[in-house]
Amino acid sequence: MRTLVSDLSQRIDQSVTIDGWVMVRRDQGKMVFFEIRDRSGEVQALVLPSSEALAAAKDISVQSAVSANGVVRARPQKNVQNNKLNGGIELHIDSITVIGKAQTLPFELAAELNLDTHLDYLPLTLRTQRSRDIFTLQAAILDAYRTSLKAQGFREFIAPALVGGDAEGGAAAFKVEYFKDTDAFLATSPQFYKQIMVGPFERAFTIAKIFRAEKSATTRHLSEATCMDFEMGFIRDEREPMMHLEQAIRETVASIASAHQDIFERFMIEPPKLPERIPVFTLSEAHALIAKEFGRTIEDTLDMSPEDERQICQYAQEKHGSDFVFITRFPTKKRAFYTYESPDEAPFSRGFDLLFRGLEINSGAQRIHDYDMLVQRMLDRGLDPSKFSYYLQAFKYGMPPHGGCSTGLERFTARMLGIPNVKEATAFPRDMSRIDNRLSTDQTTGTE
RNA sequence: GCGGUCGUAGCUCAACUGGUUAGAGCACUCGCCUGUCACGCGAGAGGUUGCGGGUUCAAGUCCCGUCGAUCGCGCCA
Repeated sequence: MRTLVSDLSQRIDQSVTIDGWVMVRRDQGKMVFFEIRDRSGEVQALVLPSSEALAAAKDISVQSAVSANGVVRARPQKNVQNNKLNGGIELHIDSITVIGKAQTLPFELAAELNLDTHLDYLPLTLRTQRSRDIFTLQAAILDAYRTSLKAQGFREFIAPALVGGDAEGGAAAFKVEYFKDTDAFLATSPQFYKQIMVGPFERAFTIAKIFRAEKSATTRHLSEATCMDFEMGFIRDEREPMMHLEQAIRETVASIASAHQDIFERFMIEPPKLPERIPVFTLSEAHALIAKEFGRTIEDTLDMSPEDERQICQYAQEKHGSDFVFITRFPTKKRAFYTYESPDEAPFSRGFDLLFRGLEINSGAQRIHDYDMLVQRMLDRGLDPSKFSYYLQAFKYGMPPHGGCSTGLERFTARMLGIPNVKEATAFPRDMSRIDNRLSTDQTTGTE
């Protein structure tokens, strides 16, 4: 029967079988040392000179999947490694079997790789400690975010990825050839569907894939991304969804910071700082602060440039002890058509962005809930309301004031660990040129 | 889409103002090694310097084109 590596310390002097991958082999001639990893951790295993497994052990390539049995022993005192899991024990191998043989690796897994090499070899490079850490943390973020939203009264639903139109208007959509007499697209946002779900659930959320056919090559864009969206009814203004978002962020950060301290340590970064309240600046306040603090002239006063985002975050971090900052009161014309504008606040909208360590990770707003106002806004923007008749039903049949927002999972993960490019925080990233990762020199047919 | 930078061994990088036979570390192969944990030591193999053209007595190095990567801007979240 198989024993997990993390349970070995309770099986000292017992005979066990472990299954896992060979991460390291150190061949000493008459002795061979291995590091063997399974889902629970790693352990040093060794083949002693007297063992019959010695010949087999010399032939085992790194990354091979193996099954090893032997006796768990406490390490001699001088060989104890206090700084790692299982540093006080080791497995003395009696026999070892290769279950899945690994060919020679193109590089050592511990090596520092250029990003494109890393991405070309994902089936291999996702096995590194660094990648396992990133996606372990990402899974924990998803978990904690869900838990928080549910606790705040939100109910999860599944949004469609095939849609009949483009929710955002501005974003470029991937066209799908299939439906008779109509164009279809991959969703650029679950926006319409989460608004519709306010009807049945009042508070609804979804974790959805979104697809953008933007011709963008940056460290923060993907052709396929994951968003964590929520929408809630019966609000007074945009501060309510902001408050619930802040709560979700706060609980997510607290949860992952305590559960995965080791990952933050390996990335040499502190968990995010969150003061009592996340600071909130209007767009014009933010621009004034940037101009004053950084002595810079703001060229575009209608929106935040990447440089603006980095500097207001630096300011919030230094002066408010916050790695997060909200920006509100964007001009309505810079926001999506369904964004609410109160007559006494014109020309500013009730939209907001949440920035995290220099990057926008969330965008939200109070939405227009009045049918006539929504139709009028469409007309003002040159949109044809008849093409939105399906969506408009939600407003025709009684929609309360509502609002919500959307968090980019990959951006959130990347900023959490100080990863410069979101592609590294995406297990299988798609961008302008990357779909299924093809090797430039095809080795799939190669033999040893 | 625009601009910057870069393409040299499987990987990560060197090669001065153009100048012998393009080097190193790691990986790989062979030999040695009974306590390693980045194991160590010795030897070996591995290159059409992305591709095409040009300048020059001479090009990895300079110029033009092209393809690719990456970073920034724009767009966008």
